[in-house]
Amino acid sequence: MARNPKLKSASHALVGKIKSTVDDPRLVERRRAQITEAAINVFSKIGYYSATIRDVANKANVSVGLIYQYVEDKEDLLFLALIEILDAYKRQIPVALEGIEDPLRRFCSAVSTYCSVHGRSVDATVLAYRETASLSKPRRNVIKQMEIETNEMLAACVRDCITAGSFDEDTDIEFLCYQAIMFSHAWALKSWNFGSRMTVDEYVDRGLALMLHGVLTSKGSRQIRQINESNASGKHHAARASAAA
Amino acid sequence: MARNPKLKSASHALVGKIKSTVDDPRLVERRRAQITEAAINVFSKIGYYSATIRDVANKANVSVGLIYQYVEDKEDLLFLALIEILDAYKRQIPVALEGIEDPLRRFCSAVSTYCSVHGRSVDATVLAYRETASLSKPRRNVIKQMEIETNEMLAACVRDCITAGSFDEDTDIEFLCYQAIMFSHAWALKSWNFGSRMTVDEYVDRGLALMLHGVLTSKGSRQIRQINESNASGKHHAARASAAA
Amino acid sequence: MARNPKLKSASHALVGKIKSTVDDPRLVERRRAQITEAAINVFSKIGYYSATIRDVANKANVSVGLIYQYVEDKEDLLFLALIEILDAYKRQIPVALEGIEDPLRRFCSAVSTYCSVHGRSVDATVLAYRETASLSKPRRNVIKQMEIETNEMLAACVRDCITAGSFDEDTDIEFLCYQAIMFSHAWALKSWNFGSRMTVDEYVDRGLALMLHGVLTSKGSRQIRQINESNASGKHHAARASAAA
Amino acid sequence: MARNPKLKSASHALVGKIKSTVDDPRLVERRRAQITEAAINVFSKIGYYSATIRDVANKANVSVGLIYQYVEDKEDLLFLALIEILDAYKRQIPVALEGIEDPLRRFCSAVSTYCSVHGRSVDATVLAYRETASLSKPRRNVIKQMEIETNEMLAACVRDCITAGSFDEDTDIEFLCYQAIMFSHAWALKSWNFGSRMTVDEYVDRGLALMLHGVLTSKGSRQIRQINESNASGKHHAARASAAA
DNA sequence: TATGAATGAGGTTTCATTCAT
DNA sequence: AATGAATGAAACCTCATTCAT
Repeated sequence: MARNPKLKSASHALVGKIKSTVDDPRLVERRRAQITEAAINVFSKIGYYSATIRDVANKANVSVGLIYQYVEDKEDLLFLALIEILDAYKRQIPVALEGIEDPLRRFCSAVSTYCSVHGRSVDATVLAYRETASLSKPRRNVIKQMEIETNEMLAACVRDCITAGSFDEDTDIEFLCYQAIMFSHAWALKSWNFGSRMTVDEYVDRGLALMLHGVLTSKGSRQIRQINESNASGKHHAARASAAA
Repeated sequence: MARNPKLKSASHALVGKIKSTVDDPRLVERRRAQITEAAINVFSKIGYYSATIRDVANKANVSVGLIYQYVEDKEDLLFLALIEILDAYKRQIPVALEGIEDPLRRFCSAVSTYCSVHGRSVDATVLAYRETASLSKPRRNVIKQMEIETNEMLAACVRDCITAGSFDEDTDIEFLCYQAIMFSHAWALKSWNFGSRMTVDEYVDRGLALMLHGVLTSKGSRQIRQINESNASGKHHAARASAAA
Repeated sequence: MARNPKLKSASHALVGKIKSTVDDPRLVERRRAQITEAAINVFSKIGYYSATIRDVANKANVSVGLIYQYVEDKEDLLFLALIEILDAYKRQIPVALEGIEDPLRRFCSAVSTYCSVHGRSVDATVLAYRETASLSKPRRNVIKQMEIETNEMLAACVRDCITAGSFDEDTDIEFLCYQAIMFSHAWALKSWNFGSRMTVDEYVDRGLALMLHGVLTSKGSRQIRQINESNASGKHHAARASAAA
Repeated sequence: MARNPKLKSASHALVGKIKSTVDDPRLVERRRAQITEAAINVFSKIGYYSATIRDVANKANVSVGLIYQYVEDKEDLLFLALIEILDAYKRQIPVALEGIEDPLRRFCSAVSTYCSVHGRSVDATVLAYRETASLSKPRRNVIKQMEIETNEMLAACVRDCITAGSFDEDTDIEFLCYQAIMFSHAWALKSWNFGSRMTVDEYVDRGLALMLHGVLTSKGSRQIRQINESNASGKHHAARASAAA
């Protein structure tokens, strides 16, 4: 039941469209990663428009000119940053689901990972939210498409839950997924409001409880109770896991 | 049971801190409204940073210089815009609740209004999301405070529902409110994804159904069924109402 | 036999295409003249590419920003400069011919003026020669067209000479005009080589002598001798005239 | 009566002043020729300032770094290009005069060659005109000196014509030479205007006719008629010759 | 000797802000 | 009070030049 994690190529193709004066593809990849990392950092902190190319260059410990050998535009920098952020989801969720067989647990894990990936770098997610609009239309569409693809990973979990009889047969899959995703985004967007009151894990637990009431079958409800119990006893492990992420 | 709508003064006090070279307070208010209107319009469309003062001046049919007689900064413009947007919520929700006695209906109406106010000008809400971070820290806090105050109107509805026995006694009020608000924001933020698939009303209905399952008492469940039935028969009215908004 | 000097409008129309953020047409005209003057000066001395906008701004005693309110591009500056240079010819030649009736004298005066206008600002002419190629193709064509129009003023003189029987009937008008114009450009282009050896007047006299041998009729030859004699006695006047130009 | 063609050394000495990090003189010469060729090509097409070192490197199929091992400056590249262009004249004219004994024919051939060399690469000549001013003063003087030396080859022809009694004894040699040279440059500079109306040969014929009227003795006039007649019958040969050039 | 990635000074351009009218 | 021309700091981006390999 393990899914194919070979999703890397999609964004690779997009990034490949950005022109570079440097030939060696290894170097291009390494430098771009270095620059993108810095860009995410800087943009997250002070915003895309406030950040200067020099800010990014300094953060990346390279010269301004170097950046322009791997990127055509300042907008390219934003594009690379957003792609990397969205890509992180696509890479992390399959990892989190690895080894988990039970569909309901898979769903819960996926939601939890969504929140945690956000939590790892709240600023980056907020960046994705704030600045997608600053892109050109075609690129904005690329980002939207990536979001949709990521969301599909969650939808697959939901479908499995229905097949397994844990969720109602007439569950509106898309709608449920969307609420789950918004729920996790909310953590990132408004962590200034919630962060002080609860941990991510508590946040996820409560959110799942709220959302699932509407879709759980009686069998599903029983399972959830078991899951919560085992989670409670395995808290140490969970804590460690989320810290490592 | 009508709440005090005299909240206007709060933002007024804040706006009052913005210096103007013009003395006549009537004129200041009128001009600021004119300029703010234009600012919301322009910022919503092309973003705060991309918009120039001249853009705003043109939209407002005034000169660039005039703006600087009612505002100190470009940031002031953003601040005024965001305050006006948030203020609209505070003004509209009490109006929507007027005359409704039943707490559960009040709650549903409030959520619906949240979404609809957004819907009236999706761009403006997105603006609030995107650009709050562009403010100076103290002003960002002011905006956050305003959000919290607005949310309190929803919290009051929830408390009434608990008192009336429609919601569980151990409902996490803040958490529920927050999810409801995120739910309505989601409509604005992602209407590009959902707008084509359903109307605001459908969106609200489904969302409430999902969220409330977790908190409704058996009494509450019965009420909801009644509400939905009466809504169904009163669709014309609802349609007209949302069209007028 | 006086020609219509109302040629100003042609270049005016072209200049009008350049966008300005300033509304008052009087001011635009005055500022553009001021800036163009400075641009000609600076570009002539150090070349279009070596000159910076700041150089031009300093020379014109205005700020850098001001220039960009009257001009879109650095290229606009070059365009304005070249148009002004070519326009000077169109303005000066009719003035020089004013009051002269005899066609042969008119022709000689025209050639002399060509050289003198150059002489007034050799650098400007060299600029026109060097930098026309730096313009975009459509603008390069505009400049070419202006040159052709200017040349036409000389061609008219030649035609009159033929009609009056001073030049051979089978004179190749275009070719003769072109050589005359090249001859005057040569003075500008290579004045570093000739300037030390003779005055403009001497240069023109010799050049005309050389060129006209091929086209003068016997009547024309007689006239030329008279002209040269009267010129010799009227040297003072001529000197003053060329100084005033 | 053949002149010494050993003029190569002059420019060689100049080029020798340009420092190179490479020792082997053979290699230096070969590489410089390769680079200069590319530079002429690129500069001619898009101008000295618009062209980048990388453009030249690409055209020459070498790396950017390699260029800087044979040249100190971008200006060196221009200098090399201009020297090569002027040198081509010095090399070609003696070749064209080879075997021609009659002084008047030699003069006509020389003028024709001037135009034709230009014609071979109009762009290169225009380059020489436009960009000489972009050089440092000492180097500009070097180029001027080279022009003067080249012109001297024409002057020698004129002197021979005078000695042979074909030209008036009081011919102003320098002035005539200069006009002849300007005449040939004109072809290059304004070929956009003339190129469509006549061939180089026609252009030269007409120009010589015009210029020589003023200096030909009666003997010279007779010779010219003969030359023109023989030219007319030898058109095939001439056509082939100009094609080969 | 040849390469091409890296540097950073400097140019063009924008636009928030001022101020004379 | 209202206008809009003028200012100039600061941003993006280019490209000649260097230098490690």
